[in-house]
Amino acid sequence: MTLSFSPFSINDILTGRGRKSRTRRTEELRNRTGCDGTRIHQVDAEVEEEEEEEERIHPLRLSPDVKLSAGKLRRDVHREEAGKEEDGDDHLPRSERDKQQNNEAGGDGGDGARCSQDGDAELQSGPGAKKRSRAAFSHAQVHELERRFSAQRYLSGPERADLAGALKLTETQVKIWFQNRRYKTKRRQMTAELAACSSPKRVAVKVLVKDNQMQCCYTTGLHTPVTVPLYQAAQYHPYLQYYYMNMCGGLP
DNA sequence: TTAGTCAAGCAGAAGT
DNA sequence: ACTTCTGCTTGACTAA
Repeated sequence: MTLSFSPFSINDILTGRGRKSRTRRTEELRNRTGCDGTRIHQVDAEVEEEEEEEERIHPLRLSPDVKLSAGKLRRDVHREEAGKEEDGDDHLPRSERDKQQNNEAGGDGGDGARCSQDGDAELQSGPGAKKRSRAAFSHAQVHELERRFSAQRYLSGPERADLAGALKLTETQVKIWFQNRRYKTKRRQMTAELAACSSPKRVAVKVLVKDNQMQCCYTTGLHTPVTVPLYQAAQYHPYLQYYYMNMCGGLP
């Protein structure tokens, strides 16, 4: 595999990789996040190596693509199908692949009904009584995804395509993984903050006094509004970082 | 059996 | 119309 484009540039957006347009917000994010696409070439080899190892250790643990595209329980996945579908997927355009994946994964996205219910009803009518399967990414895949996530929380289209290719996942899987990962991080952060709030500590607060009259005071009781500092909020809404940096002169 | 984890589902908002 | 985002839920899987 040879990748000739730079880690990220406007050219990548305009010219390439099946993407017609980007939202301004994501462009900002992409411009901001430095990216090291160079490692992807190494990862390709590493993942292959580790997948082979995993296959030896866990013969039933097929690659996520295979499991997903089959849309079946693992026990229903046969090796022959795996080979066929793996070949076919890669040559489809991205949007087609996504649609196909969504359909095969059991989502219909149409009438607003929960897919699981529809999917089950639909699937149970079939001969195999298929159910939604959950792909389990390999250690190498997760490791690389985590490594990438720690470097940048948002990926551009080309970056996502690269990473997906290197990890042998679909772009949708990488996208969903990052979405879930961001939400997970946020949830944990909120849980931690909630825990911190539920065990109140005594803190020194400044009280404004003018002419022996208190102008403003803060209490540690229930009336204290729970607010998230801007620099923390920027962690969840990265575009706020710009705002914060402009207003406050940088992150603490 | 149950609680936790995680990939993938949905709805709705927003940008182009 | 299309895509990606957040927020939340669902269902499969696993460890206790």
